[in-house]
Amino acid sequence: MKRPTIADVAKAAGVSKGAVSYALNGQPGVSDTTRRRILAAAETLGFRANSAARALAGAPSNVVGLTLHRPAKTLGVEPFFMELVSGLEAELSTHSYALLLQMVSGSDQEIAVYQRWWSDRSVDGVLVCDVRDGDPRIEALTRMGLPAVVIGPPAASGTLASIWSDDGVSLVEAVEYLAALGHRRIARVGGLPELSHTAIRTQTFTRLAEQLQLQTVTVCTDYTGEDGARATRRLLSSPQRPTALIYDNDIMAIAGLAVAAEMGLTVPADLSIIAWDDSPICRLVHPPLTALTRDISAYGTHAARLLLAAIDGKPVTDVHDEPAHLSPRGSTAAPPADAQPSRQAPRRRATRQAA
Amino acid sequence: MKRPTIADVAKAAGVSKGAVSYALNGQPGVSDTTRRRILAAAETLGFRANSAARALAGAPSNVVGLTLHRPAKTLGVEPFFMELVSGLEAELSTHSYALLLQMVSGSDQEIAVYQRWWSDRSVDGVLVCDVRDGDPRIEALTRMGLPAVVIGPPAASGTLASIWSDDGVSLVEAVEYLAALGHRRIARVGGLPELSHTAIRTQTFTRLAEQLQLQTVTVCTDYTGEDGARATRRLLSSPQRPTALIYDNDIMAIAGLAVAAEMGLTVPADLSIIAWDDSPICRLVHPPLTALTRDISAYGTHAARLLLAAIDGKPVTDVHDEPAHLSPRGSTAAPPADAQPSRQAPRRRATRQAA
DNA sequence: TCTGGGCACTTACTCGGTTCAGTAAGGAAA
DNA sequence: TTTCCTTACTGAACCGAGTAAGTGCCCAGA
Repeated sequence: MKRPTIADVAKAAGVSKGAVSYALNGQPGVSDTTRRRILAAAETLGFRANSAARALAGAPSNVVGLTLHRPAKTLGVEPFFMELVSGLEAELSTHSYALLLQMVSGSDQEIAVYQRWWSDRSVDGVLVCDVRDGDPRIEALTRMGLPAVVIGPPAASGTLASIWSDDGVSLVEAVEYLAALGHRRIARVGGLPELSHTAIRTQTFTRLAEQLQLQTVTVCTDYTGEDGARATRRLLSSPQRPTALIYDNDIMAIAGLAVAAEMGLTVPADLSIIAWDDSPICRLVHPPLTALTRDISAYGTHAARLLLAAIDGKPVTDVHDEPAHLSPRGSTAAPPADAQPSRQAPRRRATRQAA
Repeated sequence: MKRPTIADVAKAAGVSKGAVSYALNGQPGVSDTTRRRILAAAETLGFRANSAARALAGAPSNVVGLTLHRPAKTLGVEPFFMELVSGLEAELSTHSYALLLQMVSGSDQEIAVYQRWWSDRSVDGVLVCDVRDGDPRIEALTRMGLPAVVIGPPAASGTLASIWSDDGVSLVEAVEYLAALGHRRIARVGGLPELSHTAIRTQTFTRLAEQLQLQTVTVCTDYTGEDGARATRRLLSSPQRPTALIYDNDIMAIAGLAVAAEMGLTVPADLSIIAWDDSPICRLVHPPLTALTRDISAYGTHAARLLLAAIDGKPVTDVHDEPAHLSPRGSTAAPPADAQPSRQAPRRRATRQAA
């Protein structure tokens, strides 16, 4: 009825608790024949070590933690995280590691969670998402000595190992594609401006504008479809209406598609749209969205692999994953021949930042 | 540097470890003045009980578990689960409970996870989703004595408490709305046929068809957009093409919208579409989708509340949450005046079940 | 023959809580 | 005053693992 303990295995194998512990953990101190006998006894009894007891004794917990800071509203729609999680799980489960997920509402709380986890030894390491410049979590984790891997640009990850796909390269690919189609006025609907990867995208975009002699503008949002729609409306109402829009996630791109239709613009004839990240929905809308595709699940798998190495104490370095590549679909085409300032009721000019 | 233990608090307050434990857990055995002194000492030291030690000593873990069985691919796009989780978290966190999430690949594995959790005392209770008729998990949980709440129809939950919103009522509302608009040929793109709530929807739909003298058909899918698109194509290619489609989730409805456009049908003029569940995306597509709206987050909150009561040993009964109600939007209208058999290339008739 | 060393295993203590049994002090009843 | 009970606390066992230190044994070498 009750679950067998290490003492039961010891009795069954005719040895002491200590011997069982050594045998099960593959440590020296027992002969091969005894080890086999112990393992057999453990097997027949269906023994599985009690995780609380292991944690208390300071053994690794075989759990890695992930905290999510974004508002629940965003998470509900963002395919990114669930795909990342499924990739993480894939790698972790093959190593008998579990993933502990915790929603938080701020950096302070997040650091407190890390501290509790680490002093409880309820996780062996953590994954860090959505880094900002000068993110306090990086320093806190380094100080604690909690193994961690940053999913984000290495520049912002301090001495922690990081994994990331170069957003700059991807943005160049998207913009050069639009420029080759003949677009000269390109706007970008960006994500949260304080996130490091948003900053990198914005910088690259600005630099490209100079190089390619484009008129560009970036508007920042909170990643929700509503905010993406608002930003789109403002951009499309500006006197020098852009002929192409690049969105920092796919949800906003879909929202933008709807706004275009609502304003009587045909995609791609009047307006080209590119989505960053390519969930199945991008292929389902009409027209299907040209998107920057990356294998988020694989990204998660690689992140997990890196973290497990760090937990093992192996030397780890920053890893560059494959950058997102453009999947051209029906939402992009050459700009309209008469790409002139819009005739619509002019509103105030879009600014570089927005709520 | 090191985290304070109960012994440190005891020393600071000048009492024994036992007294501290009683004081912190609100148990009798210490005077009010001593209790206050102990609490103050714990506060200044920043004491937080080590969860592994508590679990080992058999104390409640203040964690509830949730296993998810659906393929990762589905989870990545399904807003339902993330919304449910955010609602769960909202209630749990106010009671200092955490949520342990585990992806599984089958009922057997799921039951094994429950067993490990319960004998480890790493959860105090679990939430059960996606019940099937004769679901082995129900019996296993009952036998184990692990507190559990079923998120699903009470008919399938055995003696376990359940929470659910009556899908039958909602389906009636949707179908009567379509019938009132004049639709006579209505098809439904359902979810996984083995899930109990799918069965209930299908039964209700069939019954309604008789009552209202409608021509109906249900096609089952795996909830993915791809499968929804496939089902839509088949239904719209049938000789007696339906004039309205009801989808069991919003992802498939959006996919259906794209298929309609691809086949040259205008929504809602040629075809009406209703989505079950109403994530923000439904409002973002064009036309915005008429949807069966329910507050999934609140649903989660109520489920958590019920489970906490069950864990407390309070008597719990099945709870009926508010059913989903129709939010009419732009994707539904009266059927075309010439609602005749389609002139398109006839294919084989849609069957009741599909891959 | 005695010593030393290594192997194989046991013993005992540790982690940080909970909880039961025991005890001293104080008050009320006999 | 003695007895008994309650209150308020202490001490120690216990949960189930890990692990350092200790023990006995066998064998090799002097």
